[in-house]
Amino acid sequence: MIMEKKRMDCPSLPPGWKKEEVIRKSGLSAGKCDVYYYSPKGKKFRSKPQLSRYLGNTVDLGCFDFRTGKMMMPSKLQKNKQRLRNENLTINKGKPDLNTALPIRQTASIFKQPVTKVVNHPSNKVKTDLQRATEQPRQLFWEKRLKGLRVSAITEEVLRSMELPKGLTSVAPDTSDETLLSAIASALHMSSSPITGQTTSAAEKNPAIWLNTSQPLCKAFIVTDQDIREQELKVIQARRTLEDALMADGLARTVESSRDSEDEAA
DNA sequence: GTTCTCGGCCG
DNA sequence: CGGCCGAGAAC
Repeated sequence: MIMEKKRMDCPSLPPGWKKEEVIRKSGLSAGKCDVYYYSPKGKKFRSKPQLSRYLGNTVDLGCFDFRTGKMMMPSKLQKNKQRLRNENLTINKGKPDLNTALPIRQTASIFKQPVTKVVNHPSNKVKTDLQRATEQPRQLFWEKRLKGLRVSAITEEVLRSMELPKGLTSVAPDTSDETLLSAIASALHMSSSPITGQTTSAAEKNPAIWLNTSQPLCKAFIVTDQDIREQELKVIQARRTLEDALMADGLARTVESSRDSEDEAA
């Protein structure tokens, strides 16, 4: 005896929420599966928009897959398809991910965000506070999460990491250079104010107490004119390299497309 | 009236 | 093709 309709617990949702799958047993769409969710109060939801409306701004359902009931990373998408003739042009296969957003913990629950005290009723429309969205509370040494992240090419090989100037030293109880690099790079991306490092010596002695959280976990540093000149040189060289690569790629595409039109004519 | 179920639209 | 929702059927 099989009970098709079973209200299942749903790990991605808060306690008390249930998920139900109903197989259509007749009609043209027989076999299709409809998914419903039930709030702890028993209210039934038949679509993501409906769920979204009900939960309001307290929850971001962007990565929530209604059908499976799980959170999905946006990157879990298309795998490479093989094309023999493109084998030497596979550079285009997976476009590099230019997203500079920081990697954050993605928990199983849609309630990954900090607890928000809801004062208003969910059905009321409230202006979204954009400031709030970009200034979520962070863990004190949150940069440690960046540890181990590497730049890698599409071929998965790890690229040579940047080397940090000797003047840069970490303040955190973690002295790895990669973490420091990530922390500084993140700070440069995320903050619109100057990055100075931790300017008080107190922070160096006991960062857990004196850390200036708007600055990276880095001792104060001085950028010299020579540092700047060296950096300019690196940029110029990088631009040349990029230019060459783009030229080569453009040529390859031209050849490829002309070959395509020959094929069609045949 | 409410709930269940499938059709069908639309992206 | 699948998500979403309308509306008729069922209760």
